[in-house]
Amino acid sequence: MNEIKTNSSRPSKYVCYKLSRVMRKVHRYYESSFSQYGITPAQFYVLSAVWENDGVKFKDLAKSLEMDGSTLTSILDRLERQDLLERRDDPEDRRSLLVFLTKKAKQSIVEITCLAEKLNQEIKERFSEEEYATFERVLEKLSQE
Amino acid sequence: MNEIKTNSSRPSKYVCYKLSRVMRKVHRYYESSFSQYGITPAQFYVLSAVWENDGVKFKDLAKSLEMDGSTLTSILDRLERQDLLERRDDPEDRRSLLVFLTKKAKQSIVEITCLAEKLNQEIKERFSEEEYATFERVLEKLSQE
DNA sequence: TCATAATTATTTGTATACAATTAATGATAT
DNA sequence: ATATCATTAATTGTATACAAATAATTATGA
Repeated sequence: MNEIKTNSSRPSKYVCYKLSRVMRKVHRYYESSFSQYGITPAQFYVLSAVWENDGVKFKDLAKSLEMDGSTLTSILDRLERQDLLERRDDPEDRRSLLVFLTKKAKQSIVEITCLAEKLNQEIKERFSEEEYATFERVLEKLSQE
Repeated sequence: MNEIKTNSSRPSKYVCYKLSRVMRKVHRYYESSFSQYGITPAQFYVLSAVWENDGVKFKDLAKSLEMDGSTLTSILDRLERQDLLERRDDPEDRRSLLVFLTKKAKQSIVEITCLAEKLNQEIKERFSEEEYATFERVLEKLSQE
């Protein structure tokens, strides 16, 4: 009695469900490693993108991360509170603002990036090159329209 | 000037970022279709799992959906408010509770499920069988430990 | 020029997600 | 029998995510 039909549970049939389950799993994996630096995966993506293009416009940052502006505003708030980045006025457009890494962020970003690459490598290594390439190709196609 | 290095933006190198981007995209796709029924994808997963096992225990439901208990509590609150499901006391254990679909939910769940399968099929059709099978295999492996 | 439209970032409200804590209840060991 | 431990669901607090509304600024057209 009280049998639990774990495997036939319907939601697991849908890509959307599968993706969200896997995403959360991988997210937690990254999260637990990043926590030693006091940041979350999403915060790392932002730091990483700003590092690549210091002084980037808010708007371009949101676009490059494919992130909603209001989400980015929240993340910038937290990173600014941690003294990891800084908003400055855009001298060319008073509506716009520019985002810079702080000295503190520049001191740890290389190390954090190494960690991120290590985590990534660990995941990659669990699959054959061909398998993983196909996986990434499907993801890429799904992220387009 | 002000070139935007969209493609070299670092975060896009990481599986975690890619997964979250694709997940959000697919999620929005499901979401826009489900909205006609006034439910979200996550709410659909719950309804779907309860439909498969009406009267399931809260604990087993959370486990089968691999969902944190506190997240499930919130979703049940909203579904109950919409009169789509019902919590009842478990006669065998006063700590536990059982979850049931309402008449209202039973009237629309088949139709919503058809929609979900259609959306799923549309995504599947964009790839070759072999490609998609590999994709699902990688997802499956990633969702395990 | 000046009213209107468009753009930019923020704010607000809702919905997951999850860790940590709590309250109620059940199980166990002595 | 009872003190202790374990389990269950809810609550609280934080962090994405995103739509809709807002305020400030810039662009446009008559």
